[in-house]
Amino acid sequence: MSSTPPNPHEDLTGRARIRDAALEVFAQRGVRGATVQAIAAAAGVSTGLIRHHFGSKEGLREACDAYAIGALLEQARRGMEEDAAAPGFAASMYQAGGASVRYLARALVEGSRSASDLFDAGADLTERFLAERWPDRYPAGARSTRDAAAVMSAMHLGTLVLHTHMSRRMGADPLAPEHVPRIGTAMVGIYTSMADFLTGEQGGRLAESLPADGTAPTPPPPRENSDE
Amino acid sequence: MSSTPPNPHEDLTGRARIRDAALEVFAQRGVRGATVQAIAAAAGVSTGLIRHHFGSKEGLREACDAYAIGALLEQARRGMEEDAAAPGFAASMYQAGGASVRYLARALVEGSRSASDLFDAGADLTERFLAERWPDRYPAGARSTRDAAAVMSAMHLGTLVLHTHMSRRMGADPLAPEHVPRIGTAMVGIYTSMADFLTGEQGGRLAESLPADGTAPTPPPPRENSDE
DNA sequence: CCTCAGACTACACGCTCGTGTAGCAAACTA
DNA sequence: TAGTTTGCTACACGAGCGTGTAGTCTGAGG
Repeated sequence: MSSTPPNPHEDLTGRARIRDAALEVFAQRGVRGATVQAIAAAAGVSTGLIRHHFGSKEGLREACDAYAIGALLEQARRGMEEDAAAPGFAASMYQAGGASVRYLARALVEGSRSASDLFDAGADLTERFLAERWPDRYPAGARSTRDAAAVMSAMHLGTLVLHTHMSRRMGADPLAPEHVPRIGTAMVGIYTSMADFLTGEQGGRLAESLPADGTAPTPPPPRENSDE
Repeated sequence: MSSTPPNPHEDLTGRARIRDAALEVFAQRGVRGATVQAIAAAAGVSTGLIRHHFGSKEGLREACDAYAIGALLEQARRGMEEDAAAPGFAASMYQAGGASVRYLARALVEGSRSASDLFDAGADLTERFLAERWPDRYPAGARSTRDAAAVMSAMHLGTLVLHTHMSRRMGADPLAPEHVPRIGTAMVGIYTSMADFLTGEQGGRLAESLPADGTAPTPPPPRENSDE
């Protein structure tokens, strides 16, 4: 029962089939756009059975939330055992793969409680990572730190949310396990390249035109660039 | 008459009021989740008027597409006149601000033709930027170049798509003109910091664990790290 | 054999929402 | 003044969809 993820029906209880189908349909059409009849059809059951197991469409959505988050945490825990996990939060989601991740990516945009918690958890992790590694540039709790963590989380999760577009451009589904490493490789290249760019002439001008980090938690009193 | 964007009603024709309301409601609830009656209420008109001007809900959506894309291109053109525009594509969207951008961000996830075109245009720009600046690491047309451009576009646009979450974490709407620079500052910090991280011990291990760039268009023959 | 529970289906109700129709009022034209 | 266009509303129809109800089938327990 644990080793046959790709078969849509086979061997699964009705409840599980419904959940899997719902994850997929919710991810593709959004919660509002998905109909219980479409989910029922995808699962090969009647709409009544959905009601029987989950009570209502909203109940089904909550079950999907719980299941997807659970699957993600499971993967994250497994990922923590290897050390590498840098801000490896989004990385965990890539490793988890499958319908759960597509569902969560959509939920991040449509806004569910769980999705907000998920983003916050990722941002908290990132904040700790930044503060531990560069305590002077990113003091714990400073606005610059919170900003950077929020933006970085959005950037990394953005690759998940926009995976259909990346898929189209890359000619392969970036969520398929065999292609996940391409994302990592690309990101490493981007980070090193952009840092290089920002130390150059054109990029330097751009960087200087921006306000300083403003580690002070107040709206920036016009101060000169302070970092580095 | 031309300089009062924040007032919801006042001075605007019914058609324009409907369009503005639709951009907002579509952005918040998604196309499927938005009802024409909600849009009509927000615009202070009847549902019949929407039909009168736009024919159908789908017609209204297309009008929103066209308007938002137009507003964006306008801003991009203006942005091109200053040079800085690095991969400053997403930057243009930030500068354009307002309901159009929130609408497009949502459209990127819900999938409209225009949104796909928008992503592709951004990715193309990014691809050119990479290929011009680092012709050996990012040869024009190579898979590594396409991958990097796709991922980078997704990362930058991801900050737009997930702006509600960033807003919550930052305590201020990142799309408000006075806060836009904080995003830029954060991104500059992230790029330089992460590049620093990737040259360190832990990050270096992580980078080495990934497949090489694979400028060859075939699935990567296990080769050692080649970049740098 | 009876029964009781759980998985599951068929079917109908009622609401929401997009769309269609008819018509009013003001502005412009002649 | 009459005619026409344009901006706009009120109201009703019909489809889609979530939900509610009743009932069937299977299997386990006594």
